[in-house]
Amino acid sequence: MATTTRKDTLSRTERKDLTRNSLLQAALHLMGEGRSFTSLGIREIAREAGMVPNAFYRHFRSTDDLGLGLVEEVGITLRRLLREARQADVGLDDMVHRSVGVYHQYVINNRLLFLFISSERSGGSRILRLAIRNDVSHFTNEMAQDFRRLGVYKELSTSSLQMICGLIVTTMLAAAPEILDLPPDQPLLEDEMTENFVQQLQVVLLGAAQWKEKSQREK
Amino acid sequence: MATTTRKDTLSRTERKDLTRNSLLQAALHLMGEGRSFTSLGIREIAREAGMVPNAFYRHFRSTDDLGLGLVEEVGITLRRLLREARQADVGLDDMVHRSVGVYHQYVINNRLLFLFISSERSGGSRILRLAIRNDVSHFTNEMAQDFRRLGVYKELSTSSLQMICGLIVTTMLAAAPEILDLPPDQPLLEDEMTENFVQQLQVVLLGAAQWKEKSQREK
DNA sequence: TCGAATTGTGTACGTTTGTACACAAATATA
DNA sequence: TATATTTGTGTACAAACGTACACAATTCGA
Repeated sequence: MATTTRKDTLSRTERKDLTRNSLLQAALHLMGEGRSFTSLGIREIAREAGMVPNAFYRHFRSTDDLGLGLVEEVGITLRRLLREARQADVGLDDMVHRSVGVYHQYVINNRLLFLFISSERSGGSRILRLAIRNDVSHFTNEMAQDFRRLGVYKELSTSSLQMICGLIVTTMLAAAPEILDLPPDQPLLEDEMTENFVQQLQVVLLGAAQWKEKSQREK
Repeated sequence: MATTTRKDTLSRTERKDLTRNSLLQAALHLMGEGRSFTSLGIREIAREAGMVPNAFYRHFRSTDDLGLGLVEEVGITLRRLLREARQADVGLDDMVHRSVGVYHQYVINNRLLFLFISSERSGGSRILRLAIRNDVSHFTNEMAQDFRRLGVYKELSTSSLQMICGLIVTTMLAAAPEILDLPPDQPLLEDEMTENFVQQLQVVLLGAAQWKEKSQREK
């Protein structure tokens, strides 16, 4: 009771954030039952959150607006996690390993959120698509920066580095929906796919190393 | 007039195929105007095709069913095109080059169809998702087979070859929606993205060659 | 402490949707 | 040629939708 989580001791903005969150969660929960975000309606989400249709408008202007909220959430937390994973002063291999682990864990822990991101990345509403793509390129840039900072791939031009980080991010993103679509009672399949996915990343890193040499040969 | 395209000389099944096609085209056309396939309704599609709502049911049981028709169409034609591109007896580099060209051309020529595939690959209806994923793994397998036939990457195990072809296909698929989302009056940007995409494929191929050696080292 | 602003409720209206049924016209089959 | 099937039309209806407006309850700032 020492905590400030008692309902009648919350400020107005805290309460608002709470119901706002329950709307976000309601949308995710509906997606978890097989519905696709694009097909969700205002009434449906409000009903799932246990409120009257109109209350929705007190928090979001439209379903797209709610979607932007979801995108923001995953962007902020995932970026922070990956930044932390790359912060540790270790070699490249370890860094990649840690990053993949963090990413994998996040995808599993936030299943519905990532399911949403995967579907809306190239589907549905243009606004959401662009917002997600923006986040993705943000990721790519940060990764390229960290590669520079760590001093790996020193010989690569900035544009080459960006190109390679884009390939890495693409590969990571493509892996998620396939893992998420697996029946949850098949840990064997999941391990297999994860292994496959890690190997793909290793191929890309090997190729990146080769690319460096090739670029030098051209000179 | 010597052709059999005159309306009053068509058999019933031919006529049916014609209107069926007009439904498929209507769905694509609606997507071209920014609507997403998942949000399309039976009435909407029928209206766009210039027929009464109920006529839809004479051809498809649901919008998902129509979606399966679209998936089938792109699967058949694209697979044929890529098979032909790999048929020519040339080296690996030429083959990759031709395949990318054919793929790029197809994506551009069938803009709406591919926009549909990209959005539904990880979004919307589970049935469509699985159908598309099935086609994609079909592609991957055929590519691996052709690599074997051409004698490249001889030292790779079958599973490694599959893993690498999966990476290639993933990269190709990821490139499409970004190209398609560009404003159509910016050929410079498009060329830039295509160049970027080709480089990514080259990185993967370089990595694949390295992977072979690494696998040998482990023995 | 009091007026103003905010948050959520209740009700209501016009559209659009999926789908059912009966029917007309055209075509295939016997 | 006569009959049966198929393809598309017309009408209809219940359900769900987005959104508007007036209202109650609470909380904030002066």
